[in-house]
Amino acid sequence: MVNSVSIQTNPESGLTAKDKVQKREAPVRRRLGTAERERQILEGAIRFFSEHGFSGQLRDLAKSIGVTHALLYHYFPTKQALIDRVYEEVFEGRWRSEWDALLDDPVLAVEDKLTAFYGEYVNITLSQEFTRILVFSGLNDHTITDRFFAMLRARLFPRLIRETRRFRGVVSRAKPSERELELLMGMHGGFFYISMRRWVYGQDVYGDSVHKVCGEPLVRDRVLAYLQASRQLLATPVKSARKHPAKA
Amino acid sequence: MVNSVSIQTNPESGLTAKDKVQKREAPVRRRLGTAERERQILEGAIRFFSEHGFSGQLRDLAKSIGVTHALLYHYFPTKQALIDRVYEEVFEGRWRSEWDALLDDPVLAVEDKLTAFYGEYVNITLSQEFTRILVFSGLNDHTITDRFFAMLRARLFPRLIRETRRFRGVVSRAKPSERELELLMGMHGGFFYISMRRWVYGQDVYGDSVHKVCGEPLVRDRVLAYLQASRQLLATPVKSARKHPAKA
DNA sequence: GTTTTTGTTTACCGGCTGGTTAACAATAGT
DNA sequence: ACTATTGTTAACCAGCCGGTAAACAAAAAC
Repeated sequence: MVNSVSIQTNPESGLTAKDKVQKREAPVRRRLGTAERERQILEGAIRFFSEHGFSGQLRDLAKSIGVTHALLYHYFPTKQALIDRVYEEVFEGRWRSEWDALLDDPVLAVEDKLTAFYGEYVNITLSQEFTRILVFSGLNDHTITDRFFAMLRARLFPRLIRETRRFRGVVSRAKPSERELELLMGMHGGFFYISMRRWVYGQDVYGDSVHKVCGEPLVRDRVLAYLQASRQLLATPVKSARKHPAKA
Repeated sequence: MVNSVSIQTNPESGLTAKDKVQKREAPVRRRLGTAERERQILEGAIRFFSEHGFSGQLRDLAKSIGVTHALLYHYFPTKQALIDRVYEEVFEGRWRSEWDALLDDPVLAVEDKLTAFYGEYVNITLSQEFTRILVFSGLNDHTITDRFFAMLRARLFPRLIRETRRFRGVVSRAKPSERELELLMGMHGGFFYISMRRWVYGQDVYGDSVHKVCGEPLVRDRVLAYLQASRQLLATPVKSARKHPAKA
């Protein structure tokens, strides 16, 4: 055991095949093809890192998969390379292109579109792995979250602003005002908070079932709250808030 | 320098006081009292851990304070003990008792109370350190977040539900329904999302200034959106959502 | 059946990290 | 000035962790 010189010192070199079988019964070392093994490692890594964060140890990840940590280096040159693949895997294809079409549909009622969209968004995009990895990455390196929000700002928010204006009976292509955007962020953030409660704080969320996070009626309530408030509040300019009251 | 035997071997033992002054000018090793040094370490730890998470290294923390890592162990027996103190320090006294009185005030208008409350809540409670440490702790150990949410469930949410009912013209002490609570969580989560954007995703938030995160009018918009929706939606039972539309 | 290929492990290394100990030095007491 | 006190550090240790290299073994090729 204390052998700093590296020379062939196989402890089993004198054993017959029978002895070996006798010695190790259960392990049944599986031997997979390259693609399958890589897939297995990648999915294990997604699960592992989403639970323990990227400071989790490769030896623990390997153990959770059932292989040696050295094997990971056969498939990924460095830990960072594996992490990069995990990011790629989790974030790519998370946005359904049907959602673009759904939000652009000219005949559906605005409140129905938004309800349908957020119902799926909360259940599909904001999955456990996605949410936790997004938050992990946000806490120590904004590069991933920046890319994700750039996507939201490009594909989602403009459509929601446009639909909100349609709901209000306004047709304008003007740049959204701060008020419009912040009211929207209020609703959007409220939905994201569902994921925070579930996957970060570990709480129960009402309307939960195995595959469906938040029941459709509850989504509709929030969508209507947002849309109706937009119609009422954004009609008048800045709604002169009566002198700050508090100071009780 | 290479001296494994530990005997007094002071390299400066032959120097006069003048020589010492000449040799080390800048370092000026500060010597603080116990209380001050502990305070300094604790505040350094709050800042450091809120940035790097609790997997951050004590040597780096010590360096950021300007002391040796061994000194940390003179004030805190283990890393975990220091972390526990950080938790304590950040979460205790974060809730202002005036907020109870504010929300209980019988003469103020409901919308004014909520606006005043959330304006302060977002700016005071959801500070950088608080938010990031809350999220860090939620990601790898729910014990801290559980305690914080227990406080919210005890002191905040019941008051908000009561005030919401008052706004609706309803007087009831009945247990809140899922709809009531989820609508409330929509608004509350929307406010928390402001902190997520600022302190986790590193984004700019509209209405920012140095000491004030989100301008008061923007807070009022969201409060009104919530209250008015509560009045309208919760009046009727479950608002029969017309058959799921999507499937576009 | 032997050789070749390749999936997998064992053993190791250097550097880091939480934690300990003894020496050292600034201050206070006398 | 001398001593006692105590804030602070240098040096060290054991264990851990990312990464490497060679040995090993299951399957494929001949």
